[in-house]
Amino acid sequence: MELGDRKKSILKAIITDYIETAEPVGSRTIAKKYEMGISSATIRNEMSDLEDLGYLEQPHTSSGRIPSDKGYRTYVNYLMQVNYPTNEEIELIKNYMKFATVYEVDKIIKRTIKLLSQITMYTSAVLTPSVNRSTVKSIQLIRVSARDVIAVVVTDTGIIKNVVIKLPKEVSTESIMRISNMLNSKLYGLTIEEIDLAVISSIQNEMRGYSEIFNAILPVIYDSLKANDCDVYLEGATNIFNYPEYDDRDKAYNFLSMIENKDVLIEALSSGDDNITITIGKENEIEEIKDCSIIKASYKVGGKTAGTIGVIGPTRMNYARVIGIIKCLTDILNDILKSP
Amino acid sequence: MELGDRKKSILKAIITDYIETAEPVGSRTIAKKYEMGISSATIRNEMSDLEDLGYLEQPHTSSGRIPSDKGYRTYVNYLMQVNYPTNEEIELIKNYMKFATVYEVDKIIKRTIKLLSQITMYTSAVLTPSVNRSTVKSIQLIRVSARDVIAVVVTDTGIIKNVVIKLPKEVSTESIMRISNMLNSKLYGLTIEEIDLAVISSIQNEMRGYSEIFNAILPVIYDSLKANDCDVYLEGATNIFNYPEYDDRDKAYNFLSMIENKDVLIEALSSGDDNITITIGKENEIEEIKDCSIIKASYKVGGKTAGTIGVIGPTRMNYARVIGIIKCLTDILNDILKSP
DNA sequence: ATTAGCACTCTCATTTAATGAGTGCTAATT
DNA sequence: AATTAGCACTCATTAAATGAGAGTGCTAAT
Repeated sequence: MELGDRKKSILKAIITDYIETAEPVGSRTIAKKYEMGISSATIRNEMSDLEDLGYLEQPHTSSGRIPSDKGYRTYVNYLMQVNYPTNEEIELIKNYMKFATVYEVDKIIKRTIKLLSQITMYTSAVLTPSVNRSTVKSIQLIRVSARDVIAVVVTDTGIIKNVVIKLPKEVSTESIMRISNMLNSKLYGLTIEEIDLAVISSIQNEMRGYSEIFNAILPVIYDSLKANDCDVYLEGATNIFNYPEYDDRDKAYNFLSMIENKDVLIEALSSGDDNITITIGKENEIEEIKDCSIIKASYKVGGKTAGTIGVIGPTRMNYARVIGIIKCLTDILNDILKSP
Repeated sequence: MELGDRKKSILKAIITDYIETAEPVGSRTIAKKYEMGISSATIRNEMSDLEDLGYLEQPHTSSGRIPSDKGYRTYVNYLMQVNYPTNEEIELIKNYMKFATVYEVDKIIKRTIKLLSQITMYTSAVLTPSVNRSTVKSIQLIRVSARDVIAVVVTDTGIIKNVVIKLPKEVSTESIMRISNMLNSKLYGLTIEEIDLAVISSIQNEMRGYSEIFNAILPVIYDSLKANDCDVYLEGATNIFNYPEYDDRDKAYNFLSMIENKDVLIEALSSGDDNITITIGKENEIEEIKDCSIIKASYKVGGKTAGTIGVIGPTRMNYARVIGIIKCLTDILNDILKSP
């Protein structure tokens, strides 16, 4: 269904205005504020058409119109122009990010979403890469005390994972080192998913003398890597109080409960493809966020797609601005994290 | 200023009622609901006295009375009886906690505060132990790639810290191991605060051959340990929506903003002594939480005082119940974490 | 095809009045 | 001297009434 040019520009004006004011937009506002060259009555007729076509909604008879999810979708796909940060702003962002004297993926990313929530004024989140689909870059055992061992697993996606293991009996540093070396050489380059019975028994074969210790260690590491697959961090949850859609106590409560629930967030942020993904209102499959929009993009570590950063807020979101900022931020982030 | 018995029991009744109902309490309510054996007129006079003495406040003339901070303080110190969980409840709690197949202080504690927020229905938080005042139980370097090294520091308070170090030039596994062993033997048993110039130059002396690498490594580790001294985790922030004091949008916003600010939380939770510390309303030095109460207790790892867990909520808190639960939970927690 | 004009609708803020819980005071009672 | 009944008064809360304002939809004129 192709819209005429006039309908398009009216729709664009309405959405622009609504994003700015959060008030239902009336025909007279459009006629006065935006130079349309036609009277409010004509706009009224067009608006009526746009409503019939599903691009607009009326909260109640004789109020202005607000965009529907379909309206926003059209706006995002065809009408708006992405609003990129200026060069000066980009410099500021880069400076803020460059602090990273220490190369720690975790910290850099947390800092990124903090910035993201601050400049967008929405809630931002990051989904850390799935451990399962990362490959092992290094796995080493550290003997902390007679019966305590920590396995430190580093993945190509920059995750460092500590697995604490309590051994059934005392073990020498020697033995630990031998097992450690063996594990490292055998598991290097594999994803967690690829570690199967064949791999394990191959290691066990070469470790006959240590089978008891070995059997105490491997399952724990394996379970731990499998279990806590990925993680989310949040920033700026209270930013929603800036927006009148959350003046209603229950709305605010629902939003905050939703983001307090990690499972929901993980689902909401995952499966963003390489580029920017925008999900508007009911397009979202998750019940709890059917009145929110999410803008998310994946970032890369060492050139490999790792996790996802995103912004979540009301469907009346400043798409043009947020998209610009996220694009800019992921570019900078990818650059910082590109070194292998 | 000693209160008479009758004043005491009236004060207790008022506070009990107010904690339950969140409504200003009137003299008639007390006379009817609590068997006082005196008329509402008499209670009225006593209440007037209690207000003059500062134990009660009146939101406006001709409304019931609500407790002042001083009133709550008296209630907590002299009037209430701590309400411990029943044996069955304790068993449930223990079962929930016992899941810990893996001995990881971090996870166990996060699980504890999750439980704490769920059964108290308030917001709970944990302050992890100060790294500075913990002693090094193990420090080891792991070579991840030619120029990447990770230092894994384990403290007696159960903290595992990973410090990522990018070396200026390629270094052999041999060298790393030698430095690692040296660091471990020299720093073992010291607190971070105790690591001073004397210690560092003593190590440098024995590591003449590696001074370049060594100088690249040590400052990074040192800074990292110093910098991020302690951390807080939160659970159940949205629980405040259960309480009418946060029906007001601004109140809720203030509370949630406060909680989102880690510095405030750290300050609020620190310096709890060994036992349970209760801070009521304006007793709190921090501006942002002058209308909240905090109940906190420190927990021990391996017998040594480590971090603090706490509950934060409105001054109209169910002190008797929360104190009982926190006492019970720290006991269980200390028991789980007592093994060295 | 467009627009001016007008009746109609619905929300929101304000006013008004009624209700009710609770106090404080005084005078009577124990 | 302490307690209590009784009553006038205060203040918050609620519901109903009112009016202004923004906006639409329709009709007739351009």
